[in-house]
Amino acid sequence: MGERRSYRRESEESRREALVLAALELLAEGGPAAATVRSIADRAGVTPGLIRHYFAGKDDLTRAAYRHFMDGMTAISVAAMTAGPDDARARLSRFIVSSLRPPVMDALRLSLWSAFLQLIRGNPEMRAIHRQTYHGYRDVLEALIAALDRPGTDATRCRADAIACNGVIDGLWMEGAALPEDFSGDQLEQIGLRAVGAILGVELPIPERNQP
Amino acid sequence: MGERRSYRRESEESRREALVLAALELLAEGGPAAATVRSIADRAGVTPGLIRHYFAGKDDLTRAAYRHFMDGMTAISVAAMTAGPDDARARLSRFIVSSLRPPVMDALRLSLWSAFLQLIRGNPEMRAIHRQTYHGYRDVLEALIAALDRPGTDATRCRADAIACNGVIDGLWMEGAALPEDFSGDQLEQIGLRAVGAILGVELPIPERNQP
DNA sequence: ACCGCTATTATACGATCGTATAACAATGGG
DNA sequence: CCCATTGTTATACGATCGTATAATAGCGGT
Repeated sequence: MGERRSYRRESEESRREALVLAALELLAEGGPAAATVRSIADRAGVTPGLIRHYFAGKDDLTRAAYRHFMDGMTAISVAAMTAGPDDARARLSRFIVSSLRPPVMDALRLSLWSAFLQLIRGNPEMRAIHRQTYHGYRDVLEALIAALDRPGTDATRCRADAIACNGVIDGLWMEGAALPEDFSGDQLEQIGLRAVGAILGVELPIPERNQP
Repeated sequence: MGERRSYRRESEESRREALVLAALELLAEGGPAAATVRSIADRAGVTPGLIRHYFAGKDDLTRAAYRHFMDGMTAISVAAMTAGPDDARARLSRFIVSSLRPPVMDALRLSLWSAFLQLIRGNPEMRAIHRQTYHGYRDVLEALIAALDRPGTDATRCRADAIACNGVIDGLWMEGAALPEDFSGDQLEQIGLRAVGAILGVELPIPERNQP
């Protein structure tokens, strides 16, 4: 009696992306409790069964969503670093600043990030993804630091400096995203630039805003 | 046929505390998914029905648990700063280092903290508590920085430095808690001390370990 | 134009969730 | 010593979760 709903066949790629994006939206909005297979499928415009056609299970979809999210974060900063004059200090400045302003420094992103953070405990695969993306981001930072060509600094020192600078950026990102109204305009960007500059012993230029 | 299990009547206070502690443990260990009414009651040594005898519902218990957790965190920070010789740099060092080693830098704590962080979205009361505790922590740090008596630094500069140092500490704490096996021994402590020292332009002494 | 393939839907199943309610028993007062 | 109180257990209920399986329909090949 009930009419079977019509549908269009689509590529595996687009379906997987739609499901991943739906999962990310729901996770950000309402946390893990809101991201059920039914709600995810509903938002993606499909029925729940399709999830298991493209993913081994809900955990598999969650992992894919986490990887997509983290890769997107670093991709934004890498893109910001790449676009612009090829000066070592300027590139580092752009990389830092892009992490301390929207769309990276965003309340929804923080909520999403914290939701995933809870999943890495006791889940070795999620933990591996976290480690990969963390090291990926830090390696970019370390390469930028090494490119500064500071006298008397070896590889070990560069690694330690990258860890410290990564800490500053992460911490400021977290605080700015959690309490946006507590910091004015580009305050956190400036603080971040000066802090990283102090740690590295260099003067970091303030990048021009390409989106005023 | 089934024997009814024996029990002892206990005070409301001890029961509530036992339930709150059980909820915190499970929440930290396995996230919200693991903190079910049944598992909480089981760990607290009671049966699930008793939860609704002392709390209006699971949400009520969860709120009580978070409140307890935040109170404990601030208590640890205050204690860590107070104990020790009354030297400005030494006090700052102890404050930093205590945040970058167990029991503060701990995977369970990070998991709990991220779970809490997620609740501040769209919840003004939780948001207010978060702001309160964040500013409380930062104000302590700012006071320690101001006590350094650095030449040529005004209040505005101290505020900015406190924000930056808070960022370093938070970021390193987060990374060390999330990936404990990626950092050896006191590596993060040393990095944290040098980073904060560089930002503030002072040399920070390495505190003696009181628990070898 | 038809047919096979499979993407997609529909339905069902067992587990577990939070909650409600009734039965029981430990404890203190008389 | 017994009774009333109520802390505590036991059981049940409806909802919803993730998953499994069968039925259907869109689409490309011929």
